[in-house]
Amino acid sequence: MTNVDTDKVLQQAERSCVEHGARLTSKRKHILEVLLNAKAPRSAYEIAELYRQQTDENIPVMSVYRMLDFLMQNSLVHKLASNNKFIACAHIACSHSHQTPQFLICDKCHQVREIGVDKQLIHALEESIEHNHFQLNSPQLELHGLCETCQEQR
Amino acid sequence: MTNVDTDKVLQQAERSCVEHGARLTSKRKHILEVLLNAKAPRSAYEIAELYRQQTDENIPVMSVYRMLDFLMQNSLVHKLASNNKFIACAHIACSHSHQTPQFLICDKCHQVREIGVDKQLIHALEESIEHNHFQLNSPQLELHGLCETCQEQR
DNA sequence: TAAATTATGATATATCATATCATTTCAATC
DNA sequence: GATTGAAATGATATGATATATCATAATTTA
Ligand SMILES: [Zn+2]
Ligand SMILES: [Zn+2]
Ligand SMILES: [Zn+2]
Ligand SMILES: [Zn+2]
Repeated sequence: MTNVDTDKVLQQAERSCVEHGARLTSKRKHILEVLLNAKAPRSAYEIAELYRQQTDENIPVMSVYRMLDFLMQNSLVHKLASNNKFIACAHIACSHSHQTPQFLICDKCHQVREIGVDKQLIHALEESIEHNHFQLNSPQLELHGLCETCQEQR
Repeated sequence: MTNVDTDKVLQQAERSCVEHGARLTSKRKHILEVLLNAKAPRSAYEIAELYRQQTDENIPVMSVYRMLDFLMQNSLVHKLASNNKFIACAHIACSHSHQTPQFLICDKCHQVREIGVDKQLIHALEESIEHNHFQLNSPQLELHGLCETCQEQR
């Protein structure tokens, strides 16, 4: 069920892991593949189910959580805090190092777009925060609304 | 255990509900009071437990969820999506109508500050989003980091 | 090969949230 | 003041998300 794009991304993921001395095992790779094939973010339990369907192999949800942790540590997967779901990074194939991700989440079709918010804007936000004597960690923004397609369907 | 401030806020909450034809029942008021007394956001289950401690009365968690829904609809309480906890609005006593709230969440002591991010900044963010042909719903930002006190303790 | 490390499995349990139906409370109308 | 309808709350069950812990398997290193 893999398409060329997915394969390319997986290859790049592998390279990136090798560079960092991280082991992208076949199971971890399959988890990433499930997310790459998914049209929208998935929960750990959904991922386990998709894994079963796509590989005919059972996988404990607990293992899924651990593998997701691994993938997140290596910036291959992100977690959306606002709905407790996981999504493959949209920038695996780009070689640039990963910034804090920003997400546009469609509340109708649930598709997510990982964007790069203007750096100056993020910087301005950080400055504004500093006025409150607050030290920002990593400003992952999760912005909810309607995607282009769903706007038109209204 | 109520202090003067809490009482004032509760009175204002009552006025605000009357204005909107919403019924701030005594139980709902107690839930709000629990959150006003709390030093940090609380989960629905924690709120139920605090309610028991502070009123010597049992309350089903399901009722807590419903009352929280009511309080949120009336902008008296906010939910933090990033940790599934609830917090009393910091602006109940101010009479101005409520904007989309923004939060600074300390990852060490868990205290939360509800801030007003510069309107121009939010506007710029919205414009930047529109370039992606995305229609923002309500940009509640939850920003994680370290509060002033916890920065010093490092 | 042996030992150490890392990855995965298995089981239990904690935590967060919703669905549904029953009962109580309250306010409006008669 | 009783009747009635709507809103609020209670009770029970269950679903959904997540972590803790100990056991086993695979891989790396010596
Ligand atoms: Zn990414
Ligand atoms: Zn959409
Ligand atoms: Zn508020
Ligand atoms: Zn702090």
